[in-house]
Amino acid sequence: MSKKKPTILEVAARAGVGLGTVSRVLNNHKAVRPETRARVLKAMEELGYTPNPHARRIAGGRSYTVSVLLPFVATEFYRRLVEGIEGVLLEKRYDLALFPILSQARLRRYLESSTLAFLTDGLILASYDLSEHFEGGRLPTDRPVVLVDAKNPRYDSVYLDNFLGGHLAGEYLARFPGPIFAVKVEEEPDRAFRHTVFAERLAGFQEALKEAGRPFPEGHLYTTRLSQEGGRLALRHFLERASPPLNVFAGADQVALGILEEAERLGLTLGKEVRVLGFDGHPFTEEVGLSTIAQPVEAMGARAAQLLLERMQGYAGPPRAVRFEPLLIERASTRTSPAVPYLP
Amino acid sequence: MSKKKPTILEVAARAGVGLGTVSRVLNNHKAVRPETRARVLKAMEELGYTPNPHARRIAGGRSYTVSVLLPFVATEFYRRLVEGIEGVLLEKRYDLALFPILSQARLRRYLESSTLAFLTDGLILASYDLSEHFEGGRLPTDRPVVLVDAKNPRYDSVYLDNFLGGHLAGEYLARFPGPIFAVKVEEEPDRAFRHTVFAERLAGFQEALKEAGRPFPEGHLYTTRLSQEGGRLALRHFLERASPPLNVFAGADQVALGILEEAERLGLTLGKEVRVLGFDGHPFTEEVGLSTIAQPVEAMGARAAQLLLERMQGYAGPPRAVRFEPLLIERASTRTSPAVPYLP
DNA sequence: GTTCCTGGTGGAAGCGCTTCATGGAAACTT
DNA sequence: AAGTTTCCATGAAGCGCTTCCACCAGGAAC
Repeated sequence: MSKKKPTILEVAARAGVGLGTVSRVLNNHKAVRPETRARVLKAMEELGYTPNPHARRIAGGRSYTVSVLLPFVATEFYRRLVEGIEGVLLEKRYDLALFPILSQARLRRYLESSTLAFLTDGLILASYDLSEHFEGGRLPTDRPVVLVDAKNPRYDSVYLDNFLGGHLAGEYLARFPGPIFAVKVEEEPDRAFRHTVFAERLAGFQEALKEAGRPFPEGHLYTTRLSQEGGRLALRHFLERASPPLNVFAGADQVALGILEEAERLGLTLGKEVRVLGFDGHPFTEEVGLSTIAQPVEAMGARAAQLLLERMQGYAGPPRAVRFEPLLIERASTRTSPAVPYLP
Repeated sequence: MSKKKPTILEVAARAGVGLGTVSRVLNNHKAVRPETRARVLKAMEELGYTPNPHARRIAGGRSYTVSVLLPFVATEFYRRLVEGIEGVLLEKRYDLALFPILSQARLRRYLESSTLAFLTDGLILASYDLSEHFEGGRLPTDRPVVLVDAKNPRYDSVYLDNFLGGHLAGEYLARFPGPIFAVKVEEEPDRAFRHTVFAERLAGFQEALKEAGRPFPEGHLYTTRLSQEGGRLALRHFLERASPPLNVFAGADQVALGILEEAERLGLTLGKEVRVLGFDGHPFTEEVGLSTIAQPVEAMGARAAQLLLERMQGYAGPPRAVRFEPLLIERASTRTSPAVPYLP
């Protein structure tokens, strides 16, 4: 299929320059005349040249490869996150390697494994609570690390203010008549990563209700795993305790979807008899008209990539924590009439 | 954290041999006296030496790294598959890199990306139907490729005989009184991989019923996505059409679990009023006493790794297709009394 | 005893790249 | 006009490894 890959020498020959010049073009060195650079780029194009990252690494430079470690959980969230990361990195001609964390043991092996340890210029770790699993909350690697969807005092972190998100949700639902309910999403057992995010959301939510003077008895909280099914069960549970109208903070869009479906099945009017507010801002929320607390996932990924780029370029300041704010998106699931927009 | 990694020269110096000898030890060359080899290994141990795969690659040899491409679907199946692959590969001192296929576009990018294209000695592709997505069913790579949980005439493949599995299921359930139902699991939309496996299972199932002379009207088939929820809905659907005893082939353990739960909720006796048969052999089936058609997933992974090793060592015969057979495991969900084992 | 292997070993060459002295030519000085 | 600086460009050295040729013992064959 693919022939022998062309090397820097062939490019140099074709462009009529020395190999040093080609290398400088590759590395964006300043001292190259624009027309020479153009000639070299043209030669690379014509030959279908791709730099060999291992040779680059060996030669003591960078490999222009970044690893992203992410939980082996197939959700839209990670898809969007990678999208955001990639957008920034591709532009800088970086290559991306994704590593699903199937287990705790595997993460450790990755970090020690030659592939990752030798090749990668830097790494992004998603949704992973280091402090729990690594001594001193420090990864056994000497490459720069950026965390996303997690916080850690030792590394640059990009995270969503989940407490604020919950607070927004509480504030918003407190404006409606009828009792208020909430779903607490449980952590998956035996996962290699943590998810305190749900607890944070709930804490913010409860805080807001307290501020608004709205009661939130214990029976109004239903705990379940992250699933549509959980939403269905939750709504049934709530309806045993109160009759419509009800206001429900679902904690996650997926759960909210279950509630939506169950409400429909039971013939309850959405936005009136049952008001549902999700969390995450999944693409499907728009389709089904689900109000939600949206996370700017792509932006978070992009920011993480930027922080990493800076580190890889030598920035050595103290760890930075970048906080993102969620955004309330109001849709039909909490609104009887589309003509009355919510104004905070 | 990690100091400068020791190189082959330091190992050579410490062992009091030449660098050529160290290399020969690394590559299992025959021509090294056992005691010399031992001395070298000891030196490597003491220095904490790890060979640099990029240097190996550059030097024209292998990198001793294999890539496994797998759908971004967090299931026990892939966990076990990787386990099986890894078992074989680690033994041969190979390193593993996992690449989740988040999307069709990303798979393509992987194959072209320098990381995978340059580093990897060979690759294993799981649950992916090449013919649909690549021209001529051929991957744009010159490295050896082995498919697992998929078939393709161009590459070595390791697969389960899903038709046979379905047939076993049909044969088995046909022995019981009461009408027979089945769940057909739908493919996920917009996934980068195919799953004809469910269709194959069902085909085998129907064939077996026909052979046994048992009717299977259209209304006895319920189609749903792969989820517990789907199982719940399926059972309700079936109960609208017939009263117990019922026999249900769930098509997948996850669906079967939903059926189990719903049956319990409805107060139906398992193994008597409702008999449920799953497919896959998930670990949880043992806990909950679910009968199932088990796949030897680890063995399949291991076999795939072996085939790949052979290819990487130069074997150039025609593509081989290794078929695995599923195994019926009988448990409480299809058995009233534990004292009466099923003898085929 | 001489020749020819053979198993065991050492080290130079070279993989594709970056980096670094080095140098030529043009652009500024005074 | 000659000296100085700047800008480009060159190719050797070296990254950590594999491979290959060269070499040396000792044993087998003559």
